[in-house]
Amino acid sequence: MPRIPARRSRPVATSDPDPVRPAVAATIVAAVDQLVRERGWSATTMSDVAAAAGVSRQTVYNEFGSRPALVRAYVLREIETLVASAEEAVRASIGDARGALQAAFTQFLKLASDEPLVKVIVADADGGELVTLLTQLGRSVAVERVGALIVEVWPQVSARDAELLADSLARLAISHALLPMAAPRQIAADVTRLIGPFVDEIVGDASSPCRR
Amino acid sequence: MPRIPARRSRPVATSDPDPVRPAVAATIVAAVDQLVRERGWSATTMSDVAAAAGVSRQTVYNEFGSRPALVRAYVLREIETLVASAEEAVRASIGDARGALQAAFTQFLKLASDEPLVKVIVADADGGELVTLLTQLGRSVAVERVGALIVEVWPQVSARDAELLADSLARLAISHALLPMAAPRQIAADVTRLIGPFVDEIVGDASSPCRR
DNA sequence: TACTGTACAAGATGGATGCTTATGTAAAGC
DNA sequence: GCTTTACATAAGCATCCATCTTGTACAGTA
Repeated sequence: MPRIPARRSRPVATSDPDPVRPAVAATIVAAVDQLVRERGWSATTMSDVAAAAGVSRQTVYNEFGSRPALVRAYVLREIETLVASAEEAVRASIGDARGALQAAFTQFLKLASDEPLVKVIVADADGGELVTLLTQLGRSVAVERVGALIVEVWPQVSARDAELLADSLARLAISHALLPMAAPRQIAADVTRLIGPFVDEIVGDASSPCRR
Repeated sequence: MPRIPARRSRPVATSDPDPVRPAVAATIVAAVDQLVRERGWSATTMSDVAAAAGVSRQTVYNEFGSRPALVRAYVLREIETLVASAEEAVRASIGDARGALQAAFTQFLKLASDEPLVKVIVADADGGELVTLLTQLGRSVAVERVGALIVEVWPQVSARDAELLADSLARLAISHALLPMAAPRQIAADVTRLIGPFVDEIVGDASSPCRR
């Protein structure tokens, strides 16, 4: 992961958002990520974040308002990253619902096992504080994003089923990320075996017939 | 719930376990339950437990060895109670796999919502300390007990599928107990809708054919 | 306008101290 | 087998004080 260098002076006009220089908020959240990896969240102060981001402490407050709001934004970003990777895996295997499910789950769990948030929670450093945030935000993001993805890729699926699937996958994914009992690939295969029949049913996939 | 009266003296022979007088360990764990309901676990001392159980503090140590071992035994008892009620619901509906699943899940969630452990965790009183214990013990107990129940009631199910089903149900049950988004009956119906097709497949239930 | 730097009040945090309570073990007695 | 008493160690808790952190305000600057 590239370190974002701090730019203290702005040389040109402010009208357009310069893509080379990331938005301030993104820079700050990236700094949070770096510090959480190093020392965990409870040991990082707003001053640390500002210094690591190369901005003034004031700017951090202007952008996020408060410390809890800042972690929230950070946790949200991490969840979005994980969900985005899962989304990518799904889009890469349209037409194969079970394959999409398994690929997305594998990808999610692989990234999650390297995720500082997950590490810091299972290491019990900031366990109590962050686990609630992660599970609740993770669930709501999953229901929105994954739910929308499902109805987009498989329009024949009802909104209710999409929500049920998204919610359940989120719960299983978080549970397995926090208490893994096997390698990501194995877990994904198991979950696919479990949810596969339901997925086949709602997407009407004829390639996986009833075996009995 | 009946208060267990303390019996300080034993009038008769010690050779047979008197069913009227519960075993000391059970009495002590019952006292823990009472105290956890009143004040939570962190505010409960070993002296409190001994006094509430009507035994000496020493006996508590002789029975359980340490404070962590005592909560562990208590959490285990609570989980066993929940699992036992779910088991009962399953046995009451043999021949109807989906019905058994839904009934067991409903029963489990209903009891869980009244469970002092669950309440104390979501109220964040002893949240961080007990949630790990509960999830890990709950999962292992579920895999053993529910797994065994499945292969007993539906012998045609393979051991691997039974374990997968038990593990996944445990994860979903714990997730929904700790972060409920609907009433127990609704959640159970949703989970049944999700897992039903898989259950139909592994038990070979002809009453729920492939709909497509 | 967007950010920096400084300043500041209020609250959180971190030792240091001493006191109190809890934990865990041992021994003697019924 | 259980109770009682006793005890060492450790953990908790109140108090104080210094320090750090949070959150806000405002003047300065490019």
